[in-house]
Amino acid sequence: MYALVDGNNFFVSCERVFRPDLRGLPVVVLSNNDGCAIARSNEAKALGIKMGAPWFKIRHMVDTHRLVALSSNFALYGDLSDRMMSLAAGLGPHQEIYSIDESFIDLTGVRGNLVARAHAIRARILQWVGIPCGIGMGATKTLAKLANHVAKTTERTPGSYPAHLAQVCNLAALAPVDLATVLGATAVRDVWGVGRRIGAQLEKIGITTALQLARLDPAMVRARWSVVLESTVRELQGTPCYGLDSAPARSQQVAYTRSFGQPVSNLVELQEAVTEFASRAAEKLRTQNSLASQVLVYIRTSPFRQEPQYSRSATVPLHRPSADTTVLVGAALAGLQSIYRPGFQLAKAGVMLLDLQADPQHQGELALQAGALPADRTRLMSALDGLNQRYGRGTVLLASAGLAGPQRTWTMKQELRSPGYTTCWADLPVAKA
DNA sequence: TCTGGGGTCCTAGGACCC
DNA sequence: TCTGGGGTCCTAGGACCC
Repeated sequence: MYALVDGNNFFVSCERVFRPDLRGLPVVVLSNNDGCAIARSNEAKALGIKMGAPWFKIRHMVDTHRLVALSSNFALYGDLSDRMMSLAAGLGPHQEIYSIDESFIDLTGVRGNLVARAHAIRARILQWVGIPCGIGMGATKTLAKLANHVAKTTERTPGSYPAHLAQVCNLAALAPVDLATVLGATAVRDVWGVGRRIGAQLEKIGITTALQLARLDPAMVRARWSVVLESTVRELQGTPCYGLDSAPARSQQVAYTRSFGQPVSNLVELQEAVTEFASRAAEKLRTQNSLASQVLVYIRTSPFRQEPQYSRSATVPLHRPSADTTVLVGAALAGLQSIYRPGFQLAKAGVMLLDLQADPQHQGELALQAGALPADRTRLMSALDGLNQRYGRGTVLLASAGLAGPQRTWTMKQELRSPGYTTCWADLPVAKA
């Protein structure tokens, strides 16, 4: 038995905590570079704004429909997420933080009225953090996810499901006939694990609802699609295939990729960007006490533009696994040199650190093992991270990153960013008497 | 003018081995 | 003319997730 606690329109809800004037208005939060909408308020959804809608195509609604757009402010969202997660954890003995706005709770052994308990947690999160949540419960993660969808959809558009399932929905408490009704009213594409591609294939053979999917033969599904979709079918039938992952494994790769604010074609600017990206990836790598064995760097033009396309990547193996910024930047720049061709309007670049392993120095093992950084390098990296953490990102960096300034064209656009209300002293909101 | 970023898992096919 | 069977490992690409 699982619950899924999920913040409604999470990024928009975070912005509204400090901007109550935005309640009731159509609001979108934009991706990096203010490229497209990645979160939408209910009012924005009602205007027909789709997930991923390009900003330049919906911008006119600022004048015609009082649409408000904000650049993404991940420092704010991350902080409010932490607060929400710690309250959601009160629902049961184990929690898996699945994404910035969702966590699964294992309800095994929890006694009493689950729906009443969930409503209490939901009210607490709303009052203490200011974020409205939906809570779904079911025998499997897939059913909990579906229940969450029901809880939120019913709240947003009354009448889509029985009214008592709004905000908190426990599918496990429904009689079989009522469960079938709910599954029958849910589109197959709204099932967790069914995306655009498989959704289209299912619809083609007449499977349009979650109920129809749940009634397929798992063996047939495995033969025709894959073991992944088979698990989805079994989970819909109430057989758990996925357990709670409360201590996720160390990640297998670390990436830092960005679109440029403006197209870049010259090598020097690319070297600056790649230095910056590799440095940031290295920082991330050190926070999880990992070493990388390979560095991948890629550059590409914009697939949306009608102009000569270019997309290349290079993977550079390291002599020994490392988390040293200078080593990782050096490898990334060598890779860049090998794939760079002049004459293209490049839109994006990225650095990925691959083939990760645990840093033996942080495992309490002998530092002499292959893979360990020399002690002075480790101290240098710690000092670097400490200074940048204390005095702000970019306080100390490699010279090849170049200096910020108006001549720097590749940095991303964020013209509509809200203040760091909870993460920056200068931006703390002021309470007036 | 202007279209995000960061992940995971599975599968098919090739290289290679005995 | 006729050319096995079983296995591992790696990689690229596809599909999904938020």
